[in-house]
Amino acid sequence: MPPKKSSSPKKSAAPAAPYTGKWAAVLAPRQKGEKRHWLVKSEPETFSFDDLWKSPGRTTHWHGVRNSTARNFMRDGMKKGDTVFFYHSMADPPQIVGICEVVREGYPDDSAFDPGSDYFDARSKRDAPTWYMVDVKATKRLKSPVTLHAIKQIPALSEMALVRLSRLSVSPVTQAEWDTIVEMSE
DNA sequence: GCCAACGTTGGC
DNA sequence: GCCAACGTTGGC
Repeated sequence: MPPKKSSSPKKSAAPAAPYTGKWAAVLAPRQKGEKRHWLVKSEPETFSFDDLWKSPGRTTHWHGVRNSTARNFMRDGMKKGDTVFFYHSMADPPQIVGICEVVREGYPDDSAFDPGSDYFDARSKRDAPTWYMVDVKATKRLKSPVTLHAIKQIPALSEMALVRLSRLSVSPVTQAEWDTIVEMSE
């Protein structure tokens, strides 16, 4: 359903400034059929790749992200069919353990509307959601997980968002980075 | 609009 | 447990 017409200018939940700088390209319009790549982090004690693998349809809602840059990647960047590395943070060792696919594009994170949820955020309204999520489906467990340590050894991966924006729970991965890491995992 | 204080992430 | 790197908040 298209948004209701309003007499007042539409107030967007997005930050006023468009996301600029190095990562703006990953939110830019795409060529038809272009696929992009991402990385999501999860603490295995909270939700591991195995947990996802055992979930119905090997699929989950990537809810609870409360950082606006990560939100923008989910709301505006991630498209159906994009591939996603699943990274274990706060793990020993921290590493990429699996591959997922985006199966549903950005939609409002309803955990923000639930006062009973750990992720409740009173500022997020149903008619103007602050927070978004995507659905991802696990497609492959890496034969050999790729550790953060190993990634840091590779000059070609030194500009990875995972390394540069180290606290972001959702980040873009370039085609070259994707290929390099997939190769390392085989 | 500045910036100090505070909170969170996450590697080590 | 420590602390660096940031994002957010709020006083002014």
